[in-house]
Amino acid sequence: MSLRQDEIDHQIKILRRGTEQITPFDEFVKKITKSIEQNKPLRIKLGLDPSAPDIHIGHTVVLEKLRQFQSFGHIITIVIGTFTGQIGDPTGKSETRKQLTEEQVMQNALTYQKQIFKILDPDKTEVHYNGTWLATLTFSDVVRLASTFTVARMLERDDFKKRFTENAPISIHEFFYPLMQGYDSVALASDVELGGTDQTFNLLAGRTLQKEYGQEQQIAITMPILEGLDGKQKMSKSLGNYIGVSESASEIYGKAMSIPDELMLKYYELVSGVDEDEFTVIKSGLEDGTKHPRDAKMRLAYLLTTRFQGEEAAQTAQEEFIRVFQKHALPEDIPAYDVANEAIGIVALLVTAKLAPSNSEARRLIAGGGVRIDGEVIHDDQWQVLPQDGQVVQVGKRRFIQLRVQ
RNA sequence: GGAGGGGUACCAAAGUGGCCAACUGGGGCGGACUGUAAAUCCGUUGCGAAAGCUUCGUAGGUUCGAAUCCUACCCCCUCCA
Repeated sequence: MSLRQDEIDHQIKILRRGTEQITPFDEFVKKITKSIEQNKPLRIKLGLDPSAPDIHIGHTVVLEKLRQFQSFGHIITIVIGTFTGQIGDPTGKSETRKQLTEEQVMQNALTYQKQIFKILDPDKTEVHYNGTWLATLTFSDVVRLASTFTVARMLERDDFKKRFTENAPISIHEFFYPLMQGYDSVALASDVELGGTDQTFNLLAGRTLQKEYGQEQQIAITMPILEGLDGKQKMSKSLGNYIGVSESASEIYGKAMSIPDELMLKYYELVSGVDEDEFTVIKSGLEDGTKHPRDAKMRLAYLLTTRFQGEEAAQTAQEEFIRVFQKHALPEDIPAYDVANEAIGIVALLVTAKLAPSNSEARRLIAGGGVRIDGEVIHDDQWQVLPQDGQVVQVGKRRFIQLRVQ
Protein backbone atom coordinates (compact mmCIF):
# COMPACT_ATOMS: atom_id res chain seq x y z
CA MET A 1 0.00 0.00 0.00
CA SER A 2 1.33 3.38 -0.96
CA LEU A 3 2.05 6.21 1.36
CA ARG A 4 -0.62 8.18 -0.37
CA GLN A 5 -3.17 5.51 0.36
CA ASP A 6 -2.10 5.57 4.01
CA GLU A 7 -2.72 9.29 4.11
CA ILE A 8 -6.14 8.86 2.55
CA ASP A 9 -7.10 6.17 5.03
CA HIS A 10 -5.77 8.20 7.91
CA GLN A 11 -7.75 11.31 7.00
CA ILE A 12 -10.93 9.39 6.50
CA LYS A 13 -10.54 7.52 9.75
CA ILE A 14 -10.04 10.70 11.77
CA LEU A 15 -12.63 12.77 9.94
CA ARG A 16 -15.22 10.08 10.20
CA ARG A 17 -14.91 9.66 13.94
CA GLY A 18 -17.80 11.06 15.97
CA THR A 19 -19.87 12.06 12.95
CA GLU A 20 -23.52 11.14 12.78
CA GLN A 21 -23.68 10.76 9.05
CA ILE A 22 -21.65 11.51 5.94
CA THR A 23 -23.86 11.87 2.89
CA PRO A 24 -22.89 10.34 0.52
CA PHE A 25 -19.95 8.56 2.02
CA ASP A 26 -18.48 7.17 -1.20
CA GLU A 27 -18.35 10.63 -2.74
CA PHE A 28 -16.61 11.83 0.37
CA VAL A 29 -13.93 9.21 -0.06
CA LYS A 30 -13.51 10.28 -3.67
CA LYS A 31 -13.15 13.91 -2.75
CA ILE A 32 -10.53 13.19 -0.11
CA THR A 33 -8.68 10.96 -2.51
CA LYS A 34 -8.72 13.53 -5.26
CA SER A 35 -7.67 16.24 -2.87
CA ILE A 36 -4.62 14.29 -1.78
CA GLU A 37 -3.72 13.13 -5.26
CA GLN A 38 -3.90 16.59 -6.71
CA ASN A 39 -2.64 18.27 -3.57
CA LYS A 40 -5.65 20.51 -3.64
CA PRO A 41 -7.38 21.28 -0.34
CA LEU A 42 -11.14 20.90 0.03
CA ARG A 43 -13.36 23.82 0.89
CA ILE A 44 -15.22 23.08 4.13
CA LYS A 45 -18.20 25.24 4.97
CA LEU A 46 -19.96 26.07 8.19
CA GLY A 47 -22.81 28.56 8.50
CA LEU A 48 -23.43 30.60 11.62
CA ASP A 49 -26.31 32.81 12.61
CA PRO A 50 -25.20 36.22 13.84
CA SER A 51 -28.16 36.97 16.05
CA ALA A 52 -26.83 35.14 19.10
CA PRO A 53 -23.10 35.62 19.07
CA ASP A 54 -22.31 33.53 22.09
CA ILE A 55 -20.62 30.34 21.15
CA HIS A 56 -21.25 27.51 23.53
CA ILE A 57 -19.72 24.09 23.73
CA GLY A 58 -22.57 22.66 21.67
CA HIS A 59 -21.16 24.57 18.71
CA THR A 60 -17.71 23.26 19.43
CA VAL A 61 -18.75 19.77 18.41
CA VAL A 62 -18.80 20.98 14.85
CA LEU A 63 -15.91 23.38 15.27
CA GLU A 64 -13.72 20.60 16.55
CA LYS A 65 -14.44 18.62 13.42
CA LEU A 66 -13.53 21.64 11.33
CA ARG A 67 -10.29 21.89 13.21
CA GLN A 68 -9.47 18.37 12.17
CA PHE A 69 -10.11 19.21 8.54
CA GLN A 70 -7.92 22.23 8.99
CA SER A 71 -5.13 20.13 10.44
CA PHE A 72 -5.10 18.18 7.20
CA GLY A 73 -4.68 21.38 5.25
CA HIS A 74 -8.24 21.86 4.08
CA ILE A 75 -9.72 25.32 3.85
CA ILE A 76 -12.40 26.34 6.30
CA THR A 77 -15.01 28.79 5.11
CA ILE A 78 -17.23 30.28 7.76
CA VAL A 79 -20.42 31.90 6.54
CA ILE A 80 -21.89 34.46 8.87
CA GLY A 81 -25.57 34.65 8.06
CA THR A 82 -25.86 38.40 7.93
CA PHE A 83 -28.69 38.07 5.46
CA THR A 84 -30.43 34.93 6.61
CA GLY A 85 -30.21 36.11 10.19
CA GLN A 86 -32.51 38.96 9.38
CA ILE A 87 -35.14 36.66 7.98
CA GLY A 88 -35.44 34.50 11.05
CA ASP A 89 -34.76 30.93 11.77
CA PRO A 90 -37.53 28.52 10.82
CA THR A 91 -37.71 26.64 14.05
CA GLY A 92 -41.13 26.19 15.56
CA LYS A 93 -42.85 29.36 16.49
CA SER A 94 -39.90 31.58 15.91
CA GLU A 95 -40.65 35.08 16.93
CA THR A 96 -39.79 37.44 14.18
CA ARG A 97 -36.15 38.14 14.48
CA LYS A 98 -35.15 41.59 15.37
CA GLN A 99 -33.63 43.23 12.41
CA LEU A 100 -30.02 43.72 13.24
CA THR A 101 -28.26 46.87 12.20
CA GLU A 102 -25.13 46.57 10.17
CA GLU A 103 -23.01 47.58 13.13
CA GLN A 104 -24.60 44.95 15.32
CA VAL A 105 -24.00 42.33 12.70
CA MET A 106 -20.39 43.33 12.31
CA GLN A 107 -19.93 43.45 16.01
CA ASN A 108 -21.48 40.03 16.46
CA ALA A 109 -19.36 38.71 13.65
CA LEU A 110 -16.23 39.91 15.41
CA THR A 111 -17.36 38.40 18.68
CA TYR A 112 -17.93 35.19 16.84
CA GLN A 113 -14.53 35.14 15.27
CA LYS A 114 -12.82 35.79 18.54
CA GLN A 115 -14.54 32.77 20.03
CA ILE A 116 -14.20 30.54 16.99
CA PHE A 117 -10.50 31.14 16.93
CA LYS A 118 -10.17 29.60 20.33
CA ILE A 119 -10.48 26.42 18.32
CA LEU A 120 -9.70 27.21 14.70
CA ASP A 121 -6.55 28.66 13.22
CA PRO A 122 -7.44 32.16 12.00
CA ASP A 123 -4.77 32.06 9.32
CA LYS A 124 -6.39 29.10 7.65
CA THR A 125 -9.98 30.24 7.92
CA GLU A 126 -11.98 32.35 5.50
CA VAL A 127 -14.86 34.35 6.89
CA HIS A 128 -17.70 35.38 4.60
CA TYR A 129 -20.96 37.26 5.04
CA ASN A 130 -23.80 35.87 3.02
CA GLY A 131 -25.37 39.28 2.56
CA THR A 132 -22.55 39.82 0.07
CA TRP A 133 -24.20 37.59 -2.48
CA LEU A 134 -27.75 37.07 -1.23
CA ALA A 135 -28.60 40.75 -1.10
CA THR A 136 -27.79 41.20 -4.76
CA LEU A 137 -30.03 38.44 -6.10
CA THR A 138 -32.91 39.61 -8.26
CA PHE A 139 -36.42 38.31 -8.01
CA SER A 140 -35.89 36.15 -11.05
CA ASP A 141 -32.82 34.63 -9.41
CA VAL A 142 -35.00 33.85 -6.45
CA VAL A 143 -37.62 32.26 -8.66
CA ARG A 144 -34.96 30.08 -10.20
CA LEU A 145 -33.85 29.00 -6.75
CA ALA A 146 -37.40 28.30 -5.67
CA SER A 147 -38.15 26.28 -8.78
CA THR A 148 -35.58 23.67 -7.79
CA PHE A 149 -37.78 22.46 -4.98
CA THR A 150 -41.31 21.22 -4.79
CA VAL A 151 -43.50 21.77 -1.80
CA ALA A 152 -43.60 18.04 -1.21
CA ARG A 153 -39.82 18.00 -1.13
CA MET A 154 -39.77 20.86 1.37
CA LEU A 155 -42.19 19.00 3.56
CA GLU A 156 -39.70 16.19 3.84
CA ARG A 157 -37.83 18.34 6.24
CA ASP A 158 -38.64 17.06 9.71
CA ASP A 159 -39.78 20.24 11.38
CA PHE A 160 -41.85 21.31 8.37
CA LYS A 161 -43.43 17.91 8.15
CA LYS A 162 -44.23 17.94 11.81
CA ARG A 163 -45.79 21.34 11.73
CA PHE A 164 -47.68 20.55 8.58
CA THR A 165 -49.28 17.43 10.00
CA GLU A 166 -50.06 19.24 13.21
CA ASN A 167 -51.70 22.06 11.31
CA ALA A 168 -49.20 24.48 12.74
CA PRO A 169 -48.32 27.47 10.60
CA ILE A 170 -45.46 27.47 8.17
CA SER A 171 -44.63 30.75 6.51
CA ILE A 172 -43.52 30.80 2.92
CA HIS A 173 -40.35 32.65 3.71
CA GLU A 174 -39.28 29.78 5.89
CA PHE A 175 -38.99 27.72 2.74
CA PHE A 176 -36.39 30.19 1.57
CA TYR A 177 -34.16 29.48 4.48
CA PRO A 178 -32.81 26.19 3.14
CA LEU A 179 -32.60 27.74 -0.32
CA MET A 180 -30.52 30.61 0.92
CA GLN A 181 -28.28 28.39 2.94
CA GLY A 182 -27.93 26.14 -0.06
CA TYR A 183 -27.08 29.06 -2.27
CA ASP A 184 -24.29 29.95 0.11
CA SER A 185 -22.71 26.66 -0.87
CA VAL A 186 -22.97 27.62 -4.53
CA ALA A 187 -21.42 31.01 -3.85
CA LEU A 188 -18.52 29.43 -2.03
CA ALA A 189 -18.24 26.35 -4.22
CA SER A 190 -17.95 24.29 -1.10
CA ASP A 191 -16.88 20.66 -1.10
CA VAL A 192 -18.16 19.76 2.32
CA GLU A 193 -20.65 21.37 4.66
CA LEU A 194 -20.90 20.58 8.34
CA GLY A 195 -23.82 20.97 10.68
CA GLY A 196 -25.80 19.34 13.45
CA THR A 197 -28.20 16.59 12.54
CA ASP A 198 -30.99 19.15 12.61
CA GLN A 199 -29.29 20.77 9.63
CA THR A 200 -29.47 17.70 7.42
CA PHE A 201 -32.12 19.06 5.12
CA ASN A 202 -30.39 22.40 4.68
CA LEU A 203 -27.10 20.72 3.93
CA LEU A 204 -28.73 18.57 1.30
CA ALA A 205 -30.41 21.61 -0.23
CA GLY A 206 -26.89 22.83 -0.93
CA ARG A 207 -26.29 19.71 -3.01
CA THR A 208 -29.46 20.23 -4.99
CA LEU A 209 -28.63 23.82 -5.78
CA GLN A 210 -25.03 23.14 -6.65
CA LYS A 211 -26.23 20.60 -9.16
CA GLU A 212 -28.66 23.15 -10.58
CA TYR A 213 -25.77 25.58 -10.97
CA GLY A 214 -23.52 23.00 -12.57
CA GLN A 215 -21.16 22.59 -9.64
CA GLU A 216 -19.70 19.52 -8.08
CA GLN A 217 -21.97 18.66 -5.16
CA GLN A 218 -20.89 19.12 -1.59
CA ILE A 219 -20.79 16.37 0.99
CA ALA A 220 -23.09 16.80 3.97
CA ILE A 221 -21.53 15.85 7.27
CA THR A 222 -23.74 15.92 10.32
CA MET A 223 -22.56 15.86 13.89
CA PRO A 224 -24.59 14.68 16.89
CA ILE A 225 -26.51 17.32 18.77
CA LEU A 226 -25.19 17.92 22.24
CA GLU A 227 -27.83 18.08 24.94
CA GLY A 228 -27.56 20.94 27.38
CA LEU A 229 -27.16 20.95 31.14
CA ASP A 230 -30.72 19.73 31.63
CA GLY A 231 -29.76 16.56 29.80
CA LYS A 232 -32.86 16.70 27.66
CA GLN A 233 -32.90 19.51 25.19
CA LYS A 234 -30.40 20.68 22.66
CA MET A 235 -27.89 23.02 24.17
CA SER A 236 -28.89 26.55 23.32
CA LYS A 237 -28.56 29.98 24.69
CA SER A 238 -32.27 30.65 24.68
CA LEU A 239 -32.93 27.61 26.84
CA GLY A 240 -30.23 28.70 29.24
CA ASN A 241 -28.80 25.21 29.43
CA TYR A 242 -25.45 26.02 27.92
CA ILE A 243 -21.81 26.43 28.75
CA GLY A 244 -20.37 29.39 26.88
CA VAL A 245 -16.80 29.20 25.71
CA SER A 246 -16.16 32.72 26.95
CA GLU A 247 -17.50 32.17 30.42
CA SER A 248 -15.31 32.36 33.46
CA ALA A 249 -13.34 29.32 34.49
CA SER A 250 -15.41 28.79 37.60
CA GLU A 251 -18.65 29.02 35.62
CA ILE A 252 -17.48 26.50 33.07
CA TYR A 253 -16.22 24.19 35.76
CA GLY A 254 -19.35 24.47 37.86
CA LYS A 255 -21.73 24.08 34.96
CA ALA A 256 -19.86 21.04 33.76
CA MET A 257 -20.29 19.55 37.22
CA SER A 258 -24.01 20.02 36.93
CA ILE A 259 -24.57 17.89 33.88
CA PRO A 260 -26.45 14.67 34.55
CA ASP A 261 -24.22 11.65 35.03
CA GLU A 262 -25.72 9.91 32.02
CA LEU A 263 -24.48 12.64 29.75
CA MET A 264 -20.88 12.51 30.87
CA LEU A 265 -19.64 10.09 28.26
CA LYS A 266 -21.22 12.00 25.44
CA TYR A 267 -19.50 15.15 26.62
CA TYR A 268 -16.25 13.28 26.92
CA GLU A 269 -16.58 12.02 23.42
CA LEU A 270 -17.74 15.14 21.69
CA VAL A 271 -16.25 18.12 23.46
CA SER A 272 -13.56 17.19 25.95
CA GLY A 273 -10.78 16.66 23.46
CA VAL A 274 -9.55 13.47 25.14
CA ASP A 275 -7.95 10.90 22.90
CA GLU A 276 -9.51 7.55 22.28
CA ASP A 277 -7.36 5.75 24.81
CA GLU A 278 -8.33 7.89 27.75
CA PHE A 279 -11.94 7.80 26.66
CA THR A 280 -11.92 4.03 26.70
CA VAL A 281 -10.35 3.92 30.15
CA ILE A 282 -12.91 6.28 31.60
CA LYS A 283 -15.78 4.53 29.94
CA SER A 284 -14.90 1.10 31.21
CA GLY A 285 -14.05 2.52 34.64
CA LEU A 286 -17.53 3.99 34.92
CA GLU A 287 -19.14 0.84 33.68
CA ASP A 288 -17.43 -1.55 36.08
CA GLY A 289 -17.70 0.88 38.97
CA THR A 290 -13.98 1.33 39.56
CA LYS A 291 -14.20 4.97 38.54
CA HIS A 292 -16.24 7.23 40.77
CA PRO A 293 -18.72 9.22 38.66
CA ARG A 294 -17.90 12.35 40.58
CA ASP A 295 -14.22 12.01 39.83
CA ALA A 296 -14.94 11.34 36.19
CA LYS A 297 -17.04 14.45 36.07
CA MET A 298 -14.42 16.50 37.80
CA ARG A 299 -11.92 15.37 35.21
CA LEU A 300 -14.35 16.37 32.49
CA ALA A 301 -14.96 19.75 34.04
CA TYR A 302 -11.23 20.25 34.33
CA LEU A 303 -10.65 19.36 30.69
CA LEU A 304 -13.37 21.67 29.46
CA THR A 305 -12.19 24.55 31.57
CA THR A 306 -8.62 24.03 30.44
CA ARG A 307 -9.73 24.01 26.88
CA PHE A 308 -11.36 27.39 26.97
CA GLN A 309 -9.68 29.21 29.82
CA GLY A 310 -6.34 27.53 30.16
CA GLU A 311 -4.83 25.07 32.55
CA GLU A 312 -4.01 27.53 35.29
CA ALA A 313 -7.54 28.90 35.48
CA ALA A 314 -8.89 25.37 35.45
CA GLN A 315 -6.70 24.44 38.37
CA THR A 316 -7.95 27.40 40.37
CA ALA A 317 -11.55 26.70 39.42
CA GLN A 318 -11.22 23.14 40.56
CA GLU A 319 -9.70 24.06 43.91
CA GLU A 320 -12.43 26.61 44.34
CA PHE A 321 -15.08 24.06 43.57
CA ILE A 322 -13.71 21.61 46.10
CA ARG A 323 -13.52 24.28 48.73
CA VAL A 324 -16.98 25.71 48.22
CA PHE A 325 -19.10 22.74 47.27
CA GLN A 326 -17.38 19.72 48.69
CA LYS A 327 -16.07 21.26 51.90
CA HIS A 328 -18.67 24.00 52.15
CA ALA A 329 -16.00 26.55 52.91
CA LEU A 330 -16.00 30.07 51.64
CA PRO A 331 -14.85 30.87 48.14
CA GLU A 332 -11.55 32.63 47.67
CA ASP A 333 -12.86 35.78 46.06
CA ILE A 334 -16.04 37.11 47.51
CA PRO A 335 -17.35 40.30 45.96
CA ALA A 336 -17.28 43.16 48.42
CA TYR A 337 -20.40 45.12 49.11
CA ASP A 338 -20.28 48.58 50.64
CA VAL A 339 -22.72 49.31 53.44
CA ALA A 340 -23.26 52.25 55.74
CA ASN A 341 -22.28 51.78 59.35
CA GLU A 342 -25.81 51.47 60.64
CA ALA A 343 -28.32 48.74 61.26
CA ILE A 344 -30.18 47.52 58.20
CA GLY A 345 -33.02 45.03 57.89
CA ILE A 346 -31.92 41.73 56.45
CA VAL A 347 -34.55 41.91 53.71
CA ALA A 348 -33.45 45.35 52.62
CA LEU A 349 -29.85 44.25 52.66
CA LEU A 350 -30.52 41.28 50.40
CA VAL A 351 -32.43 43.39 47.95
CA THR A 352 -30.03 46.30 47.77
CA ALA A 353 -27.11 43.91 47.41
CA LYS A 354 -29.02 42.26 44.55
CA LEU A 355 -28.98 38.89 46.26
CA ALA A 356 -32.75 38.91 45.91
CA PRO A 357 -34.87 40.60 43.23
CA SER A 358 -37.68 41.75 45.53
CA ASN A 359 -38.52 41.98 49.20
CA SER A 360 -41.00 39.15 48.83
CA GLU A 361 -38.38 36.94 47.28
CA ALA A 362 -35.92 37.86 50.00
CA ARG A 363 -38.43 36.84 52.64
CA ARG A 364 -39.08 33.59 50.85
CA LEU A 365 -35.38 32.84 50.83
CA ILE A 366 -35.20 33.48 54.55
CA ALA A 367 -38.26 31.35 55.21
CA GLY A 368 -36.67 28.58 53.20
CA GLY A 369 -33.51 28.70 55.27
CA GLY A 370 -31.40 29.87 52.37
CA VAL A 371 -29.83 32.92 53.94
CA ARG A 372 -26.72 32.87 56.10
CA ILE A 373 -24.62 35.50 57.77
CA ASP A 374 -21.16 34.27 58.66
CA GLY A 375 -22.51 30.77 58.33
CA GLU A 376 -25.46 31.28 60.67
CA VAL A 377 -28.83 30.62 59.12
CA ILE A 378 -31.16 33.57 59.50
CA HIS A 379 -34.75 32.60 60.23
CA ASP A 380 -36.26 35.95 61.09
CA ASP A 381 -36.99 38.29 58.23
CA GLN A 382 -37.22 41.16 60.68
CA TRP A 383 -33.60 40.62 61.70
CA GLN A 384 -31.58 43.80 61.87
CA VAL A 385 -28.03 43.48 60.71
CA LEU A 386 -25.37 45.56 62.37
CA PRO A 387 -22.80 45.46 59.60
CA GLN A 388 -19.29 44.50 60.51
CA ASP A 389 -16.38 44.68 58.18
CA GLY A 390 -15.73 41.36 56.51
CA GLN A 391 -19.06 39.84 57.42
CA VAL A 392 -20.15 37.31 54.79
CA VAL A 393 -23.73 37.18 53.60
CA GLN A 394 -24.65 34.04 51.70
CA VAL A 395 -27.71 33.13 49.70
CA GLY A 396 -28.07 29.54 48.68
CA LYS A 397 -24.91 27.64 47.98
CA ARG A 398 -23.37 29.87 45.41
CA ARG A 399 -24.00 33.51 46.09
CA PHE A 400 -21.83 35.38 48.52
CA ILE A 401 -21.03 38.95 49.36
CA GLN A 402 -18.67 40.35 51.90
CA LEU A 403 -19.70 43.49 53.71
CA ARG A 404 -17.40 46.45 53.71
CA VAL A 405 -18.44 49.13 56.17
CA GLN A 406 -18.08 52.65 54.90
C1' G B 1 -63.66 37.38 0.60
C1' G B 2 -66.55 33.71 3.92
C1' A B 3 -66.87 30.39 8.32
C1' G B 4 -64.86 28.76 12.81
C1' G B 5 -61.18 28.45 16.95
C1' G B 6 -57.99 31.09 20.21
C1' G B 7 -54.99 35.04 23.15
C1' U B 8 -54.27 33.17 31.18
C1' A B 9 -48.20 34.18 35.28
C1' C B 10 -40.98 32.48 32.68
C1' C B 11 -43.11 28.35 29.33
C1' A B 12 -47.05 24.80 28.62
C1' A B 13 -51.92 24.33 30.20
C1' A B 14 -56.70 24.34 33.53
C1' G B 15 -60.39 27.62 35.05
C1' U B 16 -65.98 29.95 31.97
C1' G B 17 -69.85 35.18 37.49
C1' G B 18 -68.01 34.95 44.02
C1' C B 19 -64.50 29.36 47.45
C1' C B 20 -59.09 32.71 41.95
C1' A B 21 -53.11 35.78 43.17
C1' A B 22 -55.67 31.82 39.79
C1' C B 23 -55.49 23.66 39.39
C1' U B 24 -51.46 21.03 37.24
C1' G B 25 -46.75 20.04 34.67
C1' G B 26 -42.01 22.00 33.15
C1' G B 27 -38.40 25.56 34.32
C1' G B 28 -36.34 28.75 38.24
C1' C B 29 -35.09 29.46 43.29
C1' G B 30 -34.36 27.46 48.39
C1' G B 31 -33.83 23.16 51.71
C1' A B 32 -32.63 17.92 52.96
C1' C B 33 -29.74 13.99 51.51
C1' U B 34 -25.43 12.71 48.73
C1' G B 35 -21.06 11.31 45.29
C1' U B 36 -21.06 17.26 42.48
C1' A B 37 -24.26 22.89 41.08
C1' A B 38 -25.84 14.49 39.25
C1' A B 39 -30.16 11.61 40.86
C1' U B 40 -34.07 11.53 44.55
C1' C B 41 -37.24 13.87 48.10
C1' C B 42 -39.44 18.40 50.34
C1' G B 43 -40.66 23.56 50.13
C1' U B 44 -41.38 27.83 47.22
C1' U B 45 -42.46 30.62 42.64
C1' G B 46 -46.97 38.83 41.31
C1' C B 47 -45.86 43.22 44.65
C1' G B 48 -46.28 44.82 49.65
C1' A B 49 -44.01 44.64 56.84
C1' A B 50 -49.17 44.36 56.93
C1' A B 51 -53.92 45.97 55.83
C1' G B 52 -54.08 45.60 51.07
C1' C B 53 -52.72 46.62 45.92
C1' U B 54 -51.99 45.47 40.70
C1' U B 55 -52.51 40.77 37.34
C1' C B 56 -55.73 36.47 32.98
C1' G B 57 -54.51 40.43 24.58
C1' U B 58 -56.23 46.19 24.71
C1' A B 59 -60.08 49.80 25.84
C1' G B 60 -64.76 50.47 27.61
C1' G B 61 -69.49 48.43 29.78
C1' U B 62 -73.03 45.18 32.80
C1' U B 63 -72.94 43.55 38.02
C1' C B 64 -72.83 44.18 45.08
C1' G B 65 -68.89 41.21 42.68
C1' A B 66 -65.63 39.36 36.28
C1' A B 67 -60.01 35.73 34.00
C1' U B 68 -65.13 34.26 33.50
C1' C B 69 -71.04 38.04 30.69
C1' C B 70 -71.58 42.32 26.76
C1' U B 71 -69.34 45.94 23.03
C1' A B 72 -65.37 47.70 20.13
C1' C B 73 -60.44 47.13 18.77
C1' C B 74 -55.56 44.54 18.16
C1' C B 75 -53.02 39.95 17.35
C1' C B 76 -52.64 34.53 16.26
C1' C B 77 -54.39 29.86 14.13
C1' U B 78 -57.56 26.46 11.10
C1' C B 79 -60.91 25.41 7.18
C1' C B 80 -63.55 26.95 2.64
C1' A B 81 -62.99 30.23 -1.68
